[in-house]
Amino acid sequence: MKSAIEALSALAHDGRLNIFRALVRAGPQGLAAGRLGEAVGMAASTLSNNLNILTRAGLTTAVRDGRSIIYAADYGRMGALLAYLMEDCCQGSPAVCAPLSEVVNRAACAPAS
Amino acid sequence: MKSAIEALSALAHDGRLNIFRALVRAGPQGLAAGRLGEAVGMAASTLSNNLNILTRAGLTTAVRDGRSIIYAADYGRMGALLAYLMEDCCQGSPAVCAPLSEVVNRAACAPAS
DNA sequence: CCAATATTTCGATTATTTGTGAAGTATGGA
DNA sequence: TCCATACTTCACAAATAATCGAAATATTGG
Repeated sequence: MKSAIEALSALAHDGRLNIFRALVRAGPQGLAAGRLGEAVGMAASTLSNNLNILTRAGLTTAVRDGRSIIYAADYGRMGALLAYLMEDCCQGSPAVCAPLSEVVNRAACAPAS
Repeated sequence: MKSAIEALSALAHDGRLNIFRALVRAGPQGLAAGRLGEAVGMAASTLSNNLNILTRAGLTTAVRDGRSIIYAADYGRMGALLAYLMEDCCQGSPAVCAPLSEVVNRAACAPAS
């Protein structure tokens, strides 16, 4: 991963983690910026800034729909970030990924078998 | 996880991510601060600061051994952080954890079966 | 074209983070 | 006890990040 730092930085912020969570909750069809603002209680310009940071980090996508701009979480990028951290950390020591493994199995999100 | 933000912040820094990586490479027995400094090329006081940040975030541990202080990665905490992010993101959408699942299986770090 | 809506960009301010030399603390050995 | 070693803490300057109102931009409907 070229810039894990950028993605980590983007997530290492209470407001932005909330934004990301709200977008995950909203699902793949995403949420208009205005609605997001209501959901997370953030001034419009602050929200816009933070969405910009998340999007630059690759964690969210933005598409225009009429007057609104629809933001959505980029699930693949998030998965890639976690996978990167896992591989980067697991090397030589399976102890890191044991708890993760449990969660992955519980979440029933098996890869293409 | 009480403070995922704190852990994410700690990792969202080039120097600190390097430190953490070096400690993972060093394995469970850890590394003295001085050696770490050589490994990552960081001034003593800067290193100490960053180690403090990592330790406050729960990602590393420190124990004194004679004149040296031995730092080690806290694998469990790292795993918990990733697990938290995964659960927080996977909710309702398995798309996030699919790539992770692949890595977890490849790393052969199965949980207690 | 004009007004209304939805969002972004700008600019200024305040807060936080970073890096570092110098001074301080703890430990072990002569 | 005195000195050297191994780190940490302090103080502070420089760099970054966060916030928010006001002004700017894009889009739609009348």
